[in-house]
Amino acid sequence: MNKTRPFTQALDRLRDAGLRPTRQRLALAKLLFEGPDRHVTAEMLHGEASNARMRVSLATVYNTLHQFTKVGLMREIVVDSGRSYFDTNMADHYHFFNEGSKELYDISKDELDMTLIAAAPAGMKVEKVDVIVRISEK
Amino acid sequence: MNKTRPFTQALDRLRDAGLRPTRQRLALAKLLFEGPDRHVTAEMLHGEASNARMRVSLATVYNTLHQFTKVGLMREIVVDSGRSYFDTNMADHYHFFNEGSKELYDISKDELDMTLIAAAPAGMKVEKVDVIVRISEK
DNA sequence: ATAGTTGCAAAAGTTTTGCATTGTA
DNA sequence: TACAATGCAAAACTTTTGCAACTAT
Repeated sequence: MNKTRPFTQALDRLRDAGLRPTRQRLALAKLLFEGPDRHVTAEMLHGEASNARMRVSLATVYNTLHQFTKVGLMREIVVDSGRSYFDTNMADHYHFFNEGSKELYDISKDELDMTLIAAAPAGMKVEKVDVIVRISEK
Repeated sequence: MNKTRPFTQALDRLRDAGLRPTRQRLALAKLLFEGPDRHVTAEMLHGEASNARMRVSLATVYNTLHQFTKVGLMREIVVDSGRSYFDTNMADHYHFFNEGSKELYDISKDELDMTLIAAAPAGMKVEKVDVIVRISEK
């Protein structure tokens, strides 16, 4: 992360991905990609944008998150029916999901060992493997 | 599965679970527990009930599926944001999810090897581990 | 009989479109 | 200037609740 050129950093990410750097898109990219990796819901990101006096509609936040996901800047994580999380960490990894607080935490690839023995059904290929370790207060 | 006493089978399941065998609940239990294991959404089950001339509202189907899940007759599987699947197979197992057709297939415990090395965060215990292998047409 | 239980209409969320507006080449 | 791309209001989903009605004991 290069804190001295934050604007350019977000801008370059958009450029590289072939997305026009519009005002809203750039604002959201700055919130997402400046700083450490993040797990956000559309609602959360929209709230942050509002707090920062950015004018973005919730629908635009959804559209933007999906676009970012499509071009490989983020990945979507489905943990809760009726709520999607988006993760800026594109490394191969897994997740803890706190059922109480609804928070997500990364589990790095070497903290969980997984081998798929079963073959995918005929004519199908494995797109990705999601592992959610659901945790709650002891 | 005892095909010669299907009514009693569903009835017993409800009794054992401590759920009153109401007309709707029993009808849904018959659809779910008579025959092989099933993956259903609320919408799917509601459709089946309608086809079978059963009068049940969609909300009741949701409530019933959640009750069945709570008492351990089913488990909920979150694959798609905005759509929940319920599984009658209570054995420890995992899933293939066909992104195109939105169908779920079981992966038995011995077809996928998984060991969690990371410890759960302090004060937390692992509730369950969901593994979704997402597949699509080659 | 009756009291806890249930079932559903209505409400509350979340997410997705359709199309006027915008911004880029 | 043209015209593809964008951003948002409105619509479309899925899911949850509050309470009248029911029903199993």
